[in-house]
Amino acid sequence: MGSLMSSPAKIQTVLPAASCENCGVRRLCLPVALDAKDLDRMEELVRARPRLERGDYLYWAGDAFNSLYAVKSGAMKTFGITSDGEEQLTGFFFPGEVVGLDAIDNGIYNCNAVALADTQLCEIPYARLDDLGDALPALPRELTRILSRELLADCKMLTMVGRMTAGQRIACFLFNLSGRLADHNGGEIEHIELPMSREDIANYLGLTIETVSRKLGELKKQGLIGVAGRRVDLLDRDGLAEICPF
Amino acid sequence: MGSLMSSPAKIQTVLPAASCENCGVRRLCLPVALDAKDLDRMEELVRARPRLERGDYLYWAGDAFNSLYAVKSGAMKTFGITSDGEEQLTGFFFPGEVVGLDAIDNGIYNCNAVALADTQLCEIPYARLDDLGDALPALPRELTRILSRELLADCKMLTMVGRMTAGQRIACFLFNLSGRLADHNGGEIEHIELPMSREDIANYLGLTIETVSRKLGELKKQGLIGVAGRRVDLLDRDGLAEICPF
DNA sequence: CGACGAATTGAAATAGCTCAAATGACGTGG
DNA sequence: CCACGTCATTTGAGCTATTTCAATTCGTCG
Repeated sequence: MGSLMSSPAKIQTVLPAASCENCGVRRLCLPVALDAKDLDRMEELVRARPRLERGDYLYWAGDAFNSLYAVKSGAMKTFGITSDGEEQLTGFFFPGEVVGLDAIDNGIYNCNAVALADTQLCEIPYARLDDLGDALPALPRELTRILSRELLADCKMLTMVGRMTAGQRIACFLFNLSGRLADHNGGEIEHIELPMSREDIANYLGLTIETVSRKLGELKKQGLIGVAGRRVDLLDRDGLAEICPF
Repeated sequence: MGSLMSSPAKIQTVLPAASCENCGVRRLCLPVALDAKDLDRMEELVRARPRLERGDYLYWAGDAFNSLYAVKSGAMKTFGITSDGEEQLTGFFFPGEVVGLDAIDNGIYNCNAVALADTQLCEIPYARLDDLGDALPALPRELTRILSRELLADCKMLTMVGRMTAGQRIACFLFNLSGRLADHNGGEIEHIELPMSREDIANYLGLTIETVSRKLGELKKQGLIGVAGRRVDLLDRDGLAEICPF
């Protein structure tokens, strides 16, 4: 197991430059409900914007929790390690999504967070977000919504991993991915450039890398998708939907 | 497959009588951070206290979301149904825990919620909780913590279902259960009275009922636990811990 | 071009599933 | 209080989807 280890994080702290107001993922992100005036206060808070390269760690499991991180561009993954050395990928995070939510309660990051590609993040110091929440109730309200959404997503993952066949998991995974990537790309998407390796996919879905490869191959042979390395084309959405039992 | 269908919910609405202040699960529940004065306002809000019998539905997947429900006594389960009729249990809920959190974002209950035993609940109308949150910031703060905790629990479930063997899942499950039941029973617990059937356990852990039965039998044969129907005794915690790789 | 990691493909092994039957627990009605 | 029916659980035996192990192929980067 374990080829995920990588060089230590080289976080370049970039002081506030880009603004939430003009951010490409604004309508997906935390300040979605804030008006112009309140946005300013949010921007004060979002101070550092570390930029990660593929393979860089944002944080390690066990680190003290200080900040949430919103993905501006790129992609992240989070994974835990069991005491017997098994890795379990617990999530992928794309632009507009927030990393670190599961650490709020116990004050410790419970997973490792690693960049899957060059990734820009907004650092949101949690203590300050919490304070600002007293003045701007829209903020905790939106945070609650985001948490709830994440919870629902996890339930779906549980169903996928607990009850579906390998083929179904792959189909659902591709569907879900295309939906999320479409969110911040305007409309529909038929072509996906996977930011994660087969190993990541396998690990996420509770499968082996070989099974992922084989099932992708089958879907390809059936003409439902096109696969070429990390490029995947959803050729027959309806056919895929038939496989994916959500 | 579906033997879970049951008679329609017969929710007996019991008007306020018990108070949060004297509630046995207060230190686990939402108002944990409120002082005496604020507790009053919380109690106004928690108006109805439905009582369910075993098998009663609290809500169905697809129902409009109006309230969260805190478990006072008894136990609940939530489960979703995929389009091909498979059921997936997504959670068990014990005293002090809150049901319905995954419905906040999209305003619809995404799962079915059913009582596993005679169960007393506190109904927390979400709109009013939201309003009250503006005045009492401790409330949304605690809600956030609860959501975050739930998120972390789901990550652990993912790891269990995705990467562990049947025996490991069972061991972890028993561990987790004993911990949660101990929470509101004072201290340690060596004896568990399972409120759920083997079918529920199997469904929760992504196994079949037969495998659950067999693995429980093995653990018993190894002297790690005692099993007699729904009574389980944790005879050798360390031995169990060795199996459970968290 | 050559080398190394990632991905695919193949063949054999297995954990857990499915199907089937036996046993046990429990409430009902005589 | 006992006999019976129902439903939950256990146990058994064979089966299968996925894993494991092993060997190629592909892709990328120095």
